[in-house]
Amino acid sequence: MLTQEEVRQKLLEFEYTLLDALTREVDESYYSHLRQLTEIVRREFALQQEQGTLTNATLQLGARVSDRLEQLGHILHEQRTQMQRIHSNASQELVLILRSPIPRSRASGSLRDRRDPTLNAKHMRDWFLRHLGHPFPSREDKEQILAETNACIRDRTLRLKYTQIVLWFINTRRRSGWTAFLRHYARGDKVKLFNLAQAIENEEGGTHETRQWSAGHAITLTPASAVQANKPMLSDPNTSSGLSLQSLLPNMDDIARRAMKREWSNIVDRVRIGAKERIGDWVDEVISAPSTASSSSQSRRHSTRRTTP
DNA sequence: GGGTGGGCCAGTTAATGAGT
DNA sequence: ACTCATTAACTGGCCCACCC
Repeated sequence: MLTQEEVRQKLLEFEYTLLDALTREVDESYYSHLRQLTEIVRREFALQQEQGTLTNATLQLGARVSDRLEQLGHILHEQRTQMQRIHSNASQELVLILRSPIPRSRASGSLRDRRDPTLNAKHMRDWFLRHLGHPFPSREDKEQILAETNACIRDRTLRLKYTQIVLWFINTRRRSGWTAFLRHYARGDKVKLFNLAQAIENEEGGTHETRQWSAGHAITLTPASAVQANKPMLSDPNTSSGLSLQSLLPNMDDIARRAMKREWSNIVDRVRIGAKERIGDWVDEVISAPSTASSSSQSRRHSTRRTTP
C-alpha cells in the first residue's frame, strides 16, 4: 500500500512525462500510448481512492495531471503533426514508477549522492524574485515550480523532489538575508515586510525586468484564516499600491532608509546570483563587533531562535 | 484536551572546489 | 596538503490546523 506522499510523487513523475511530451512534436500514436498509460495511472489512483486515503490536494493533483493529458490531446488534434518516431520506454518506465518501492534509506547514501550537481534553480530563483515581499510558495506553487524545473531536466534520475524545493526556499530565505531583513526591519512581521517591499517597489519604479524583482501579489485572506494559517493578511492591491516608506517608517531618517534599500538590493543580488550566507554574516560582524573575531557559524549558533510571540 | 501531521525555522553536518 | 567558503541536506524543535 503506497503512502500519500508516494502517490503524489508518482503522479508528479507521470506529470513530468506529460510535460515533456508537450514540449515535443508528438504524434497521435504516442498520444494514444500515453492514454493507455493514463489508464494504468487511473486504475492505481482509483485503488487508492477506494481506500479513502487520498487528500483533496492529491485529488487535485490527479485532476491536474488529467488536464495535462487533455491539453496534449487538444494540441494534437489541432496540429495533426506528422508521425514522429518516438523510441520511448515510457510504458515500462511508468509501470516501474508505479510498482517499484521508493527508496527510503536516504541516510544510507553519501552526501555526494544527495547533492545534485545539475540542480536547476532558475525557476525557483525566478519565483523567489517575483514574490520577494512574501517568498513562501504554497504547495501548489511548489509543485508548479517542480514541474517546470523537471520538464527541463531530461534525465529522470536527476529530477528534483518536492522536499528539495522546500529546502531550497528555506535555505534561500535565510542565506539571502531575507530572514534577517524580516527580523531587523519588520520585527518578524511578514505583513509589514510585504508592505515595505511594495513601498520599495513603488519608489524604485520600472518593471519587473528592469528592477529584476517584485514584491509579489497581494494575497487576501480573512483575518481568521490568516491567523490560523500563520500567514500574513496582505493588504489590498488597490490600497497598498500607494504605500510609501515615509508613511510606513515615519521615524526612520533618509540615511537609514537608503541603507535599508541597499540591503534589500543586496538580497535581490544574492537570490539572483546565488545566496552567499557568510558574506552577510561578515558584514554583520564587521559592523556590529569590529574588534571581536567570531566565526559566522558561532554567530549563527548564538543567534536567537524563533520564540513564541 | 491530547495526538498527529505539515510547514517552517535555527543549528548543524559533510562533500566539494578554489585558493594558498 | 591544507584551509576555507559554499551549499544540499539532516536534525530537532516550535507552531498551527485538524481530528478524535
